[in-house]
Amino acid sequence: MANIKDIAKMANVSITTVSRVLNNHPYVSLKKREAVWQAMKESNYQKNLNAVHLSTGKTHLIGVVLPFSNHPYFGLLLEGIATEAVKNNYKLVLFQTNYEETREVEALDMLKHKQIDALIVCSRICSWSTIKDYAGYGPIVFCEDTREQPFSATFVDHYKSFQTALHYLADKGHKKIGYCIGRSSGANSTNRALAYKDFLTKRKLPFHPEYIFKQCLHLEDGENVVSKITNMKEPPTALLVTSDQVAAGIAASSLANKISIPQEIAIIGFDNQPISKVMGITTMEIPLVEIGRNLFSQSVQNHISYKEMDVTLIERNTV
Amino acid sequence: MANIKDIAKMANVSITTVSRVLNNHPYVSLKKREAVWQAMKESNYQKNLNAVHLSTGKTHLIGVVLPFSNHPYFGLLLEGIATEAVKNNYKLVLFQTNYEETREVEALDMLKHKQIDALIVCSRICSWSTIKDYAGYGPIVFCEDTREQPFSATFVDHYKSFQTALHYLADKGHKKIGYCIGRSSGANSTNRALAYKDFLTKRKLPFHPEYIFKQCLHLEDGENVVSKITNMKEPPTALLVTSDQVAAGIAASSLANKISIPQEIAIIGFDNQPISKVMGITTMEIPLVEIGRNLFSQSVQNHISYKEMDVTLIERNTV
DNA sequence: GTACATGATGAAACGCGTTTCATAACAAGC
DNA sequence: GCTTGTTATGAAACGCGTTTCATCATGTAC
Repeated sequence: MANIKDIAKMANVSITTVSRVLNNHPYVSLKKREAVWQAMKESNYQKNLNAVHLSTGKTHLIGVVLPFSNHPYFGLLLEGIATEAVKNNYKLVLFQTNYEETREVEALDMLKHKQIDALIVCSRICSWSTIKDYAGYGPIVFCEDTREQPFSATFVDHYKSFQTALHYLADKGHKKIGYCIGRSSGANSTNRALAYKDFLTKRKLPFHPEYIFKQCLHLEDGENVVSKITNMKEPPTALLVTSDQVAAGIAASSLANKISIPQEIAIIGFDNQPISKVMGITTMEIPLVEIGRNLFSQSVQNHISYKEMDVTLIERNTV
Repeated sequence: MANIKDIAKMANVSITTVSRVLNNHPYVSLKKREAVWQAMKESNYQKNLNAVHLSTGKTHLIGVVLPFSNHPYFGLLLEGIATEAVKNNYKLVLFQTNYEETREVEALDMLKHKQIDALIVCSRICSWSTIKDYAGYGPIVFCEDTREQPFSATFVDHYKSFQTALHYLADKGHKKIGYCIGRSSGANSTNRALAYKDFLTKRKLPFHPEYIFKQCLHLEDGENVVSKITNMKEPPTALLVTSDQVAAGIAASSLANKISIPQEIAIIGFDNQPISKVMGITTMEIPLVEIGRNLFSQSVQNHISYKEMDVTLIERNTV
């Protein structure tokens, strides 16, 4: 395989000149330029990108950390990131963590080792103190409120949006409101739990721990929620479901179990995923694609910025 | 930032010895080994992976070409690929093509330029003649029957599985059977079209071009199908739907339009995605995760292999 | 005591493109 | 005629880890 040196020899010019031709630098005479082109064609020359990366210290690769790549929530986020990446001629390196901290550290290490130029963390597991060790090796951006941290982020006010939804349900007359959440740790979940607690206090409603359904991440988890509810003496009359996927699962399972929505139980999903539209589920729209795009933009910037996105209630037929 | 040379100087050993310590080569005395460790700790040494890549000619990066990353079909495939990649200490570079040929060529170019060690094409657009130009730069594996091509693949017999499903419906008494397909070009779609034609001929059934619904890729497309069907004088009584997503969309839309399934229209989905289980949709299970795993394995092998996977009919409540 | 395997270590070549700096030629400006 | 700016070109340094090859010390074998 020919390298830049071979081309230089063949075209009877210096390596520098070949490099100039490769990178469209203006100061090369047409004559030499053509000689180089000729040599490249003859030898089927291919740039070795690894040499470029070593030399420039950049790879045009952005890491994306997410727990599951086949979950619609992250799918939408990824779509936004990918769209913007394509536009800016960057490629994405996927780090599927399955919520294992090791995987996240691996991604951070790749930033340190210069295999990626920046890192987008869609769902964080590592502590801030761990992550701070990696500041300085390149931008790291997050999908949660980091205004107390020296890292860029695009996020949504989960406290506010949760409250909005809760009060909306309360205003419709619901007094027994529960919610479904994914992983119970994590910044976003903590905010939501707090919003729930504050809501109950404000409305002077009792706290039922059994109204909180944890581990609700996937479509199938909805089934579980419904089976739990059917076995309750005093089931909730409304449910805030932090993923449209789970909300859809609940809707489907309710149908199968002849539980009518919203008469027997009202539900509000989150994200406004396609499935919520198709199944007519009321939902809190989180502009995930837009968030993804913005995350990408932040990842290729050198300064820190914080961007909050709005959440919109979309009324359909499940409340 | 310290490099291997600095470490060598600090520890008073040669660069080679440092490299040996870095790569756990046995022939280093404990004394020197510790001196190197000490130096690495003191200077917070970090390997520059780009230098490693340049030197070794490998990146431990595998490219994955797919049209949409947020589609459950590709999500499952990706999950399988990612699982195996993690195990083997490889990372994935995502190429979301949106079915644009340029994007696929970009991925192939990255293989040529050694930024990735191999390429997994989940859905091909380029012609074989284009792709053949890239053979030799590294393994390229596919998700379709390539037994006539010098490229590895893990695939499913779409002709056979389509026929199985069609005859199953015919055996249940259906005479007006249609099908929904994603993009109409593409090897898999062609096979399915052929299976359909052969089926009609064999069963001596008439061909209704309007029973073929194209552009059925996403959940939302199901709505479209239902609205078309409701406007037909002589609608099909059964539908083969090449994606559970679309099948779910059809089921949801039918429910909204008070069309009963399977009484008025029977449907069989494909893939056995979670949604088909939740909604009780009869489906042809394609072991996507398993296929993904195998694709990965093939991508890190040096020989060409072909692996066919079985498709299984899963009977639920929509036929 | 000679022969051969094994452990330990380092110099140097290798992979390869980018970029800085120096130099030279030539045109334009005063 | 001299300064200054622009075009054109190449040598050399730079980014940095891996690997081959040569060398030398020990230990084991017969």
